[in-house]
Amino acid sequence: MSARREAVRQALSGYSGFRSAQDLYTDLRAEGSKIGLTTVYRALQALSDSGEVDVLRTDDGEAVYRACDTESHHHHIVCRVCATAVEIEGPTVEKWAAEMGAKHGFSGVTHTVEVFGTCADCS
Amino acid sequence: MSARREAVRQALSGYSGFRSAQDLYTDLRAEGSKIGLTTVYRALQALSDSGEVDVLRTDDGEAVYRACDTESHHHHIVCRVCATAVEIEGPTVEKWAAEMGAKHGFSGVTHTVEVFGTCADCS
DNA sequence: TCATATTTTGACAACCGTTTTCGTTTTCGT
DNA sequence: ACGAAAACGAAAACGGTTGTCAAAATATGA
Repeated sequence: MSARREAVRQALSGYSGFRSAQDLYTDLRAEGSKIGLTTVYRALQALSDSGEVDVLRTDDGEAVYRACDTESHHHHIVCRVCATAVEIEGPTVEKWAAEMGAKHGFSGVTHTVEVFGTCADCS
Repeated sequence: MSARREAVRQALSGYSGFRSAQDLYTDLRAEGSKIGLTTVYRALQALSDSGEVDVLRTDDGEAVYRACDTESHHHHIVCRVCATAVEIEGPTVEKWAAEMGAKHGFSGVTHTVEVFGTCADCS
């Protein structure tokens, strides 16, 4: 694990939600790092391959990443217009995901859930 | 509904699964249509807006479409090792997401759910 | 240590699916 | 049939991602 790769991992674990490669790149540069965008992508790919981060695609095709060892587990409902996020709890979903995993013979089951909508102020 | 748009809809309903815009374009050209790729995209966008087709993103960011008549919205449980995906149904989650949206004053609520784990073969 | 092999890095270009642009063609109402 | 509005297609633009390649960092070993 090189220093740069570790920096990306650190940057990602600083956030509880999902973060795009470009976001992470901006974060790192803002902190003074001289890392390149290419390296951020490579680091994320490596971390993804080794199962240390989860990847998913947003509706507009952008890849977003999350450190998948987060214990403080919660979800968000995000406004499409103003991007405000409200934390929501979901024992229902947690249970459902675990059940689905068991049902299909999967172990070490984790899940990602994001809810989108238009908030009261913006609609 | 223009003739071209109707042709795209027809082409899509000819398949039971998901089909990309470019696939549909190739199909239509093969049938002798002189439709342009741009129009295929526009037709799919219109059909998607009006709720006549479902859209989702493949892991490599490509948008795929499906005529949504009988089939319903579903999710996947993906193996971390071999990337096999199993379709799972989640009335539980659908309901939960809708409830959460209503509870916090959000309208037009959608959600993304991905479940990860290690499948029986890979563990 | 020093020299050499290997890996990692980052600027930049290439890639590819998608969207925008813009001039032309078709459709639709009157 | 006429004019306005919508739809069309070719090509260019766009944006996120991946490939290229030479330089820099790191590991290896004599």
